[in-house]
Amino acid sequence: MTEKARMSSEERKAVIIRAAKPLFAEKGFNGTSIRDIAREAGVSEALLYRHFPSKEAMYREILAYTGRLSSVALEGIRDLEPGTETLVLLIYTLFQVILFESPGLEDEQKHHERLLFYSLLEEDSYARMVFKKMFDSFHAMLEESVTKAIKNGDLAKLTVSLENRFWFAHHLAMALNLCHLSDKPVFSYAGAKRDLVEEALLFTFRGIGLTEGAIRKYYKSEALRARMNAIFKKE
Amino acid sequence: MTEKARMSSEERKAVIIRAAKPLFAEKGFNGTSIRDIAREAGVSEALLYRHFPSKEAMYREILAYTGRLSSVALEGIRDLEPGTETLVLLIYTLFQVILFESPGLEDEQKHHERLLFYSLLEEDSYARMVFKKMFDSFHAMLEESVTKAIKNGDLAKLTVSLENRFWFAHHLAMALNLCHLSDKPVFSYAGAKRDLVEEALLFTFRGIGLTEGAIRKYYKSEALRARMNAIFKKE
DNA sequence: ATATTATGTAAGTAAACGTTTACTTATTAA
DNA sequence: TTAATAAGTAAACGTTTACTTACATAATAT
Repeated sequence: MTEKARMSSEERKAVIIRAAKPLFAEKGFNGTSIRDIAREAGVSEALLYRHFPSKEAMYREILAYTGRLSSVALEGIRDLEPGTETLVLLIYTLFQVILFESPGLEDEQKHHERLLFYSLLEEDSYARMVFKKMFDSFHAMLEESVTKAIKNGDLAKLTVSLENRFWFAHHLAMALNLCHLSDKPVFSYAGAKRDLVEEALLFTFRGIGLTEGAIRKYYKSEALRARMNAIFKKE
Repeated sequence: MTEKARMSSEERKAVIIRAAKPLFAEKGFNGTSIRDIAREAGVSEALLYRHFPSKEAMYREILAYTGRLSSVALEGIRDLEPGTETLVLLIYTLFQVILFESPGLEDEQKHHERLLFYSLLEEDSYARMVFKKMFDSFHAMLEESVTKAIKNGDLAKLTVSLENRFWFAHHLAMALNLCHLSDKPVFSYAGAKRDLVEEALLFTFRGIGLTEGAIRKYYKSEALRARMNAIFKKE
């Protein structure tokens, strides 16, 4: 915690943001005071106002900064060959990214999630941005893969629209995540978290209309995990 | 808004709770001040302290009071005949109760939801209570209905446990709800909310493993709506 | 060397916070 | 009628809030 006495503006700003983010994530905007942030960052309150015009501006900037990081995690998908296999991988990856920390981001992830949920309750602009980015980075690949999967007979032609299939998958992951914010999950689920996610994935694959055959063929979580890791190893 | 000048302790307490609940629901515990509540209730701040020892105690009492109301809504299920049809009705009802106001509760419902989400972020005891009650009022009927549905060939024997099937259904409804807190939903869903819920129900029925035949046979939303209304008309 | 610029803070500010005190009024019981 | 009780408040309590001011110190450019 002993940092340089004097830093460049950029360095100091980064220090402040790093200190403030977990506080905002944990207790929300109204539950976090300038004093708390200053103490945690190891600087005077006045210095915060050298770098941010107000508490609110600071909060917004932290959200913007956090959002930029979060969207990177999914972009590895783009280069894959569209098809049933990629569709399965895509949804698998979605669940992994939401429900387990991406390597290297650790509790960065936890903060992101909590900020996201606070955003849904208090000012939805952040959530809107995050979801839009997420969708944009998935959409093209999703569309092509779904079309191919239907052509292959792997996916039922549902009345459910393409986007909504995707969002339902996302929602289930998000809700599971929301219920695992505290150490002890809020529900009396059967089994451990890892098994639970396996079950939720199965539920989702059926839900979007994958045939039993396709699920058996393509959903093998060890293989998927290996592929996912390979794709995202670059970063 | 012009109330009696002087009320019994009980009446006044109820007035205060009615005034405070929407404020806490909208802006959270830390975003709501004693002054706000006093103004909204049309009384002095001092009077709040005649009825509640502290702001926090008041908040807790409001949660307890709200939780008592919310659990009533689902108990009509108990008297039904277990089976596939009841299973479908049960999940349909779950979605309706979570996603649309139960008649007579109107925005009471909206407050309940927001308090619930705040609880998941800040102190999960309220959420724990609500979910436990919900589960307890469903569990027996769920178990019997699932067993019968499997015996009838309507439901696939999945590796997914009974409880988790139920929670996944619940989670999807909850997440949809979370994304509809503001007037304009946070996602770019295809279609209106009502259609969206229809699609989510289909997704869920597939997800828990209902056969296509059973879905076609039992999931007719007009009929379900009529039955649901009949069951819950009593209150 | 020195003026300039930018990083930093100690010590404030007014306003808002949750809470309490001291007091007034209406209702009830003897 | 009156004493006791309970509902109600105005005005303050000490503290915390977000934010400023006035001044110091370190780095950089001239």
